[in-house]
Amino acid sequence: MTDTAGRRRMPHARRREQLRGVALGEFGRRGYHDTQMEHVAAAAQVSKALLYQHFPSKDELFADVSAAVVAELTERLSAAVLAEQDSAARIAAMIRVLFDYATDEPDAWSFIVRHLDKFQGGGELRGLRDRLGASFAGLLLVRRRSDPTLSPAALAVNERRARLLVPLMYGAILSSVSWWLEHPDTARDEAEAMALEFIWLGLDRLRSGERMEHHVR
Amino acid sequence: MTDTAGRRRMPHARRREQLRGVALGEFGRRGYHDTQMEHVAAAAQVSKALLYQHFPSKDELFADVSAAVVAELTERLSAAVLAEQDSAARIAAMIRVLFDYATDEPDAWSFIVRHLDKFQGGGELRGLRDRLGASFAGLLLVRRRSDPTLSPAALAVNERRARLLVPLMYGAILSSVSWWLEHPDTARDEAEAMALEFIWLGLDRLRSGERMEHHVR
DNA sequence: ATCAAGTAACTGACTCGTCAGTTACTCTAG
DNA sequence: CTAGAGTAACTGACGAGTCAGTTACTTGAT
Repeated sequence: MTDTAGRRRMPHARRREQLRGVALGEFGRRGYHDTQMEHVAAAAQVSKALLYQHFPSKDELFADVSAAVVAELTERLSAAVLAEQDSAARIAAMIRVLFDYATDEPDAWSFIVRHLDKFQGGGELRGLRDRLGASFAGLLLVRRRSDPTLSPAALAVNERRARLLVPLMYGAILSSVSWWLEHPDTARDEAEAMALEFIWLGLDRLRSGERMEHHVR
Repeated sequence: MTDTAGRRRMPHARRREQLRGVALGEFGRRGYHDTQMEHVAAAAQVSKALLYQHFPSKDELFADVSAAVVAELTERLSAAVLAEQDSAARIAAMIRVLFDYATDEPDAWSFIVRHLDKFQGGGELRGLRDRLGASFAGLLLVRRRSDPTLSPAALAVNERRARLLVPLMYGAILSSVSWWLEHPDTARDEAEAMALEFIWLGLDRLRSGERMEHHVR
């Protein structure tokens, strides 16, 4: 909101940026299929034709927005993670970043969860899912590898288990954030703490290497 | 597959059933928006017009399929859960049912995960999400309530925590199943055991009522 | 048994609205 | 006075939904 509504003609780059932002909002709120190019143009108070001068097609517009979202979130995640030393702090940081992101970029968050399981063609969003998973896996495995008390064999077993853990944690966190967004009466700290605790338990169990006996079956 | 390909004209009810099944497959594989009524008709080797004699609109067809899927899965879940006594066995049963369902009804599973976060209008799928969540919550709370060693106040605290746990478990399990489906090289037992273990840890922690000190922040 | 009358299953070819993308023009800042 | 920011009005394709008719099956009177 640098300039007020009075502003009409903009330089190319600024307009493009604005359009990307508006498109993010529309895609995030309505979803890809229910968003028309006219919606985006109207929301930007601009004609559809101008929109087409900046983005050659709806798909490319979507891909562009995707790329920006992925870049932004990846940046935030890696910055937060790299700022911490031990992996407990790193996991906590990731969770915090995700809650923050969902809070102050609701359109972007909505964009992500709406299209995460959908696009494989564009590759950008599939990339996000994989990057998130890879980040988790990386954290888990770094922790294991740097532990000198483990034999290589035990380490291999744990890498295997870690890979199975990643989707559990990943799904738990995303679901937790989404749930919290839909329940504004719940305190954020509480939801965040619960997620951290839950994840940490799984991680801790992995670390101790012990295996609970199966209670059933 | 009661009758072979030679069969052409079918009685109304059987045809309707067949069309529902075919539509489930198409919606599951392509998703709502990328599925055209002609696709469904073609897959059923039938004209589009006939399809419209059974279902008045695309939306109603989708709603009908949704209802069937919800009914089926809900039925399986409650049957499995009610067959077990203690809540450990019940959770294990739920997880097993979900893995089973994803295995032998891949189209239905795909249908669910594709549209779970999407439709609020029809209500059927949102209903599924809520029902799953409610089932989990029910299991958690029943366990707590039946524990005579708890004061009402402690119980209330735990109900609160249980509600926060539900989305974590829910997301973890769905994500775990989806991940396993995409990694056929992984043994199912392993994935299932890991999910059970992970969930159980969270539940166990809730049961013990103790609160881990926060490692970070 | 048999065939005409009746009905339910089924189809090909249409309409009509919608929406991505284009064209031919106007306006204004520098 | 001109380049490029901007638009209104258009086109073409696609896809949901319809309709006028055809084909297969059932029934009951002879």
